[in-house]
Amino acid sequence: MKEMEKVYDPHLIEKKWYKFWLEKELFHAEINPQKKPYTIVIPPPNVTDILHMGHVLNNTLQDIMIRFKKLQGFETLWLPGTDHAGIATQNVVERDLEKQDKNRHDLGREKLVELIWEWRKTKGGRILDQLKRLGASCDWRRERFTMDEGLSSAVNEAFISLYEKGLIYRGKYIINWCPRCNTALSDDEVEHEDKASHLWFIKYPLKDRKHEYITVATTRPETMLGDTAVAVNPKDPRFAELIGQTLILPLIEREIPIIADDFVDKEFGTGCVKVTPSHDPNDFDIAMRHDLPKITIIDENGIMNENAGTDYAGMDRFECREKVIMDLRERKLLEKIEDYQHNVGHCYRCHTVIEPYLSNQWFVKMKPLAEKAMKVVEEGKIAIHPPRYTKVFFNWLENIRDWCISRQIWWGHRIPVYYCDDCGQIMVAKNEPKECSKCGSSNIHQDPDVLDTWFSSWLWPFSTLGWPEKTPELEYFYPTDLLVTAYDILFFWVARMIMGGMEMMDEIPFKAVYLHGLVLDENAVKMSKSLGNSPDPIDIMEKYGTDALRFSMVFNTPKGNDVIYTDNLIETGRNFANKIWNAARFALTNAAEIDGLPEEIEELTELTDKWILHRLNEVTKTVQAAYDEYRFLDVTHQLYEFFWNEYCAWYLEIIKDRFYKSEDQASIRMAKYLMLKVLNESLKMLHPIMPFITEEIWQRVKEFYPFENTESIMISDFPVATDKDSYHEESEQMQLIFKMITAIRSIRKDMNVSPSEYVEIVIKDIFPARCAVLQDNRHYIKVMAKVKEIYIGDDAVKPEKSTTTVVDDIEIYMPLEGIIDVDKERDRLLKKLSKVENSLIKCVGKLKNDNFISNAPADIIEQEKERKEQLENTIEKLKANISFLE
RNA sequence: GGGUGAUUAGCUCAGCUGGUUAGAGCGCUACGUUCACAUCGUAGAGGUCACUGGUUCGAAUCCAGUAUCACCCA
Repeated sequence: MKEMEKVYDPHLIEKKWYKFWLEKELFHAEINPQKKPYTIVIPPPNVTDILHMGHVLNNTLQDIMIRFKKLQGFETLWLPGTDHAGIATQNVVERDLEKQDKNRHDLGREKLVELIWEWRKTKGGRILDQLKRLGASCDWRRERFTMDEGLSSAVNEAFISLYEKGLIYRGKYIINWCPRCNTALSDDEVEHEDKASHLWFIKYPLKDRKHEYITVATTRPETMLGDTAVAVNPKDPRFAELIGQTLILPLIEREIPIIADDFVDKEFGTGCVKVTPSHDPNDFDIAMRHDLPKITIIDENGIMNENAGTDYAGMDRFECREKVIMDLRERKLLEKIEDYQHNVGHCYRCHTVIEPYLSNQWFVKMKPLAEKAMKVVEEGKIAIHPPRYTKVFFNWLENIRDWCISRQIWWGHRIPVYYCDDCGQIMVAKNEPKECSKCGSSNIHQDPDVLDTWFSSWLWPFSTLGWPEKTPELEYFYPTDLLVTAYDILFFWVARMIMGGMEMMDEIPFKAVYLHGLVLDENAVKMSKSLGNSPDPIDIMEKYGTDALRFSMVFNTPKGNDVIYTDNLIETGRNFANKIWNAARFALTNAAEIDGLPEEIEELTELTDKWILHRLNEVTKTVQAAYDEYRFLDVTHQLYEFFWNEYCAWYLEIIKDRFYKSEDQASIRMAKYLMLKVLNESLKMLHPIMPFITEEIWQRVKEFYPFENTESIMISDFPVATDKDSYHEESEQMQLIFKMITAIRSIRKDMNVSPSEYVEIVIKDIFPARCAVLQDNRHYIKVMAKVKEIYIGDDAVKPEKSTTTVVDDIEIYMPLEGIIDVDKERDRLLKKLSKVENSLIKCVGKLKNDNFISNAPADIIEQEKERKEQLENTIEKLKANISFLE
């Protein structure tokens, strides 16, 4: 066997095994009718992305499920890829252009798109290589990109079919406009932020009553230049007689009417609302109802245009606000200013303040799609984990609004709509028509806009498998099994994929959704590029190892909740990896020195062997269930506890005695067999979480444990627990022995007995059966508690000058060489006594309660009675020993 | 304004369908360099489970309300 270093060093090992897995094509999935498929499509990162902690969590969880299912014998496909991220990617390349003092218009559309493809080829998709570093078992041969030919064709197909069903329409509406990106955004691409601002109260004079005016309150005074009315609530008696009157809009001196509309909230501000149809969605709706003119005063760059009047045209919108306020004040038309908190929308890509903007855009009608999506979740066809997000999902879908899908950028899927320049005919088609379908003209141009990137993402689960072609892959792998993503894109993506799947495939896109939390920094602030509070995961992997990172993330991530990252969190994983390494080092070294393994488990003689087998079976059961239910935190905690505190701390320690001192070869072989069995099965259960170290050790275990015949742990088999409750009783007996050992160690410590010194122990237990168990297994106590002589019996007598402890109702005496500190001893026992007495009071209280006796289940009452007896015995013994000290 | 959640040890969090002596990791204290591991071992300290009511024989767990915080939507 190759020598194992004293400390686990992940560096070489990780690269070696990833290469090995790739070479053996273990990540590749093929259509295999013999096996059941298990499919996950990756949430495609942006081509511009580099790996951050959120990706680490997200992809670790996916890899865990894929590896777990692979171990269970499924044909697993984890389909990777990236998304073209329209705005973000174009931004990156445009910034490069800026450095050369150029803009996209200098280049023109074709050149720019060419340049972006070039960027994508050379610099894009770096994150996929970083995922390899993380150990991701993606089928790289099936990598997809949302701008691939196939996926582009899927986008066209989807657009056309929705258009033909009447679910896509074009119209002039107020949309969210980013003046910096120069494009429309959908509602959920806008991030709202509470900002301290003001409410400005502005006087609008009445035309026919000199010196009379009404006051409106606004958060955006500059938009008054585009006002075309003032609205009041029809039920508001204060203004009833003013309805129909005409106002003179200050600064612009335009005549505008006072109208009545139910939308107006009587309580807000003055109860009079200025109406700016071109720059506010609510005002737009009012204008539609009252047929008001719509005057656009801000252009697509956020600059005031000629409609704003000569004083303001050409000014930036925020600069203009200042001037409008100044001018109003000068004319004594500014009544007052109040502090006001309001929610300002920002572009999620560049954080510029969004401008509600009136323009021609394409929309998807969402109501009919949302209904289908709600139905499949309602019926349980798609399970959302954790389930509480189901409510959030419904709440959003019930209030859904139409989806603006056109973007005024060049990088993306161009809208498959063509216009006839002569007759205005609109044609929707996969390829550019030669002539107008109405007038036959050949003067045709395509819509210049591209589609929202999410318009291709929502097709991802099936477009990546070949749709709209009817491919065998689609037939075999679809619907996918699980989607893993952070809860923050539940609406952006998850909900839309369900709609897309139902609409295009008439089938759910995945059977389950697992939503995890976000990664926060040590101050519980969301990590972000702009704050610079996100460590580079590659550095962490470099420093601690990939398995350590993966394990620690999962070990500390509550289901569906956020995880707070600190470096010392990763130490847990690193230390655990080292523990596994060293346990293996011990096991393999000892395995090498002993000849032969038993063929199978023969009759077990050692209690500790029965115990560890029982525990292994129990842990296998709970771990498997935890994986099945996506309780990854439980998986890691169970395995950590079992491996460290049971296998290493007890089992390995106990069998050392057999290895070094026993003459019984059969017993030694059995210990060796079990030592390797538990190690082997632990490795398999840990493999989905810590793929590298488990592979490295498993390959070594294989040499001694000839029951494995695959070339990688990845494709071995997940341990199977038996249902029969074997060795349950023996396991309880072993627990008692452990308790005795711990108690002895504890009094040794209390009495300052040197750790290397062997002591004598006398144990008095009046129950014959239990006493026999202690008798039969005294060798464990001797070895583990450093005991040279031990007497166990119901006739045991407390030796002179000895210290005492009572465990359950068993007395343990430890004779001491010197003089006992009587006071200290008494304090110790009194403290213990008071604890036990308190427990007894509670216990007796319950049993005295008639209601308890008549209502509680029999086994609970029985349990309580037994407990009472034991507590009483314990108290009696403690008291006797205390009085002995008097 | 609407919605969803959180409040358990110094810190970060487990605790599933009500019955435990309420757990873990990190941190802390004491002791220990024994032949797998000091990225370790052994022992230990530390909690009126936010608050107030209710349901129940029995509540950290179920219900209602209060307070504080967080996130999402408008």
